[in-house]
Amino acid sequence: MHPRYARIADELRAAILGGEIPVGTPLPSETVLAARHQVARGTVRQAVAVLAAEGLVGSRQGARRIVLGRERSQNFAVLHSFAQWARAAGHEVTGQVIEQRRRTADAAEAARLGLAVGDPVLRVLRLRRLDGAAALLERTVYAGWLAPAVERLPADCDSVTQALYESRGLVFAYGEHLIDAVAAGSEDARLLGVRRGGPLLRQRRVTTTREGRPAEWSDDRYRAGSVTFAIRNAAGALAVNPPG
Amino acid sequence: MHPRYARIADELRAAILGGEIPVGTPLPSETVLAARHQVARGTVRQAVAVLAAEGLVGSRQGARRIVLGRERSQNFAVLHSFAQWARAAGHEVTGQVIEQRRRTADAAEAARLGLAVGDPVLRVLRLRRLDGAAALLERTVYAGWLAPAVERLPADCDSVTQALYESRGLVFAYGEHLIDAVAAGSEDARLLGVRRGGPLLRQRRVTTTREGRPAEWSDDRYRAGSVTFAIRNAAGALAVNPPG
DNA sequence: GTCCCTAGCTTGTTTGGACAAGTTCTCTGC
DNA sequence: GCAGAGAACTTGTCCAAACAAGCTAGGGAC
Repeated sequence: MHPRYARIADELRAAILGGEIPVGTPLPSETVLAARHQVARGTVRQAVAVLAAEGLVGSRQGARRIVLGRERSQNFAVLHSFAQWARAAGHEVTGQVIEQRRRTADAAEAARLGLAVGDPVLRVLRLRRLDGAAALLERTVYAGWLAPAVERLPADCDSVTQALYESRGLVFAYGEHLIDAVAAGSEDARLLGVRRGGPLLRQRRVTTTREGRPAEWSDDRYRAGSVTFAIRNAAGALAVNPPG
Repeated sequence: MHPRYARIADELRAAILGGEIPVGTPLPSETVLAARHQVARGTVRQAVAVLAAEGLVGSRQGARRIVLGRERSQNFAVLHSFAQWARAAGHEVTGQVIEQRRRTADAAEAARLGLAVGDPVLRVLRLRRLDGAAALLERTVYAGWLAPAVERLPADCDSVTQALYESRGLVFAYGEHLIDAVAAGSEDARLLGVRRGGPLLRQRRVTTTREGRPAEWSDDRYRAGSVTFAIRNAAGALAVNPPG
């Protein structure tokens, strides 16, 4: 069973998304919500903190909380798994490994993955399609301890994240992401079907397990127009999601 | 005076950034920290929640918290003010208004700013330089009620956000940001000094006051290579900052 | 009618306690 | 030596209460 505050948050979120509490109007006060749900005020505060982190409501000391938006943020899942985001958004995702081989870590890879130079790693080049159209080129380096599990995956595996969770119970819990724009190189242009020198959205990321162990380092390039990152921030609390 | 939990968070952050608690090692337990700082456990939990939102530490029920990184996230300020971020990062920022005129809101602008079609707005085209080099082209639409304050600003105002805060006490508290890559149009190319069709990082944003009133809607285009967005996420809590 | 000021409301901070749920490590039995 | 059962520890959830700090509306003075 979900904890109490999560259920209260769900109920409030549904009310906001459903338009029962319109954008710009104040939420009921914490005291009122606490009485209505028969809980302590602290529990209500946990619930609204969730909504604030999603960017749905804002708050100022002394005044009632205000509804800021009507779009749900999927939080973080997005940045960890392209496939899981795309499916949730109703798109069809396919993937194809183009190249895969073991190597030893160079200085940059070792630093990113917390390894020593020369430690074994697995490099994978993967092309992903969104509704049939080439959308994303992933150049991923997996830490050596992950290599066997990744190599066992089929070449057309749609969701690596999900496959690793199911086969090894592995969860990519934390991540650091660098986002910028770059010109398409010749390989990028050929595989993504764009002009060389044209715009690509680049996301470089390091993903870490729940234990804090770096698992993968990746350079992902999205064809312009295929994906948009959405970030909502509410004075300290942030949420991320890519809308259609 | 900062609240108690903020001071504890500052102290822990300094210890992490200074390397006293190395990456990958566990934080002291909440009970230990509470005893050390002579506060209740709840206060310590608020402090570590701050660090978790910054992406510095992770947590799993039952196990001690783990230090994930050593880079500070500046949270949200970044997304609200280019000038304030750049100055904090040690860069010199200049700005120049290229075009500025009053208009009436079209359908798209009205929807973004919560206005009616035909309501007055102020459109501004602004070029910003980072250490002397053209870095960012801003196409901003201000809601009518903000127009007089914006028009009073000098054409070479470096930080609009700060100027509006000082002159009107206005704070841009909440924001929604869409980030993608686009090809430079002819005006983009000319003003930013890049090739037409070359890559630009685009950030479209709506900024809102503390009261939840939309204040500005902007299409910002960064020259590729001038800026990188950094996002760190820790299973639900997120932070954003653009590093050098 | 307008301006100011206060009373009441609302969120922010903190305490101290209790139990639940998950992890880690030790110690025992094989 | 190794695996499994616990014990001890750690984070997660929840409660009830109190005071601080900031906002808002209404009433009184002018």
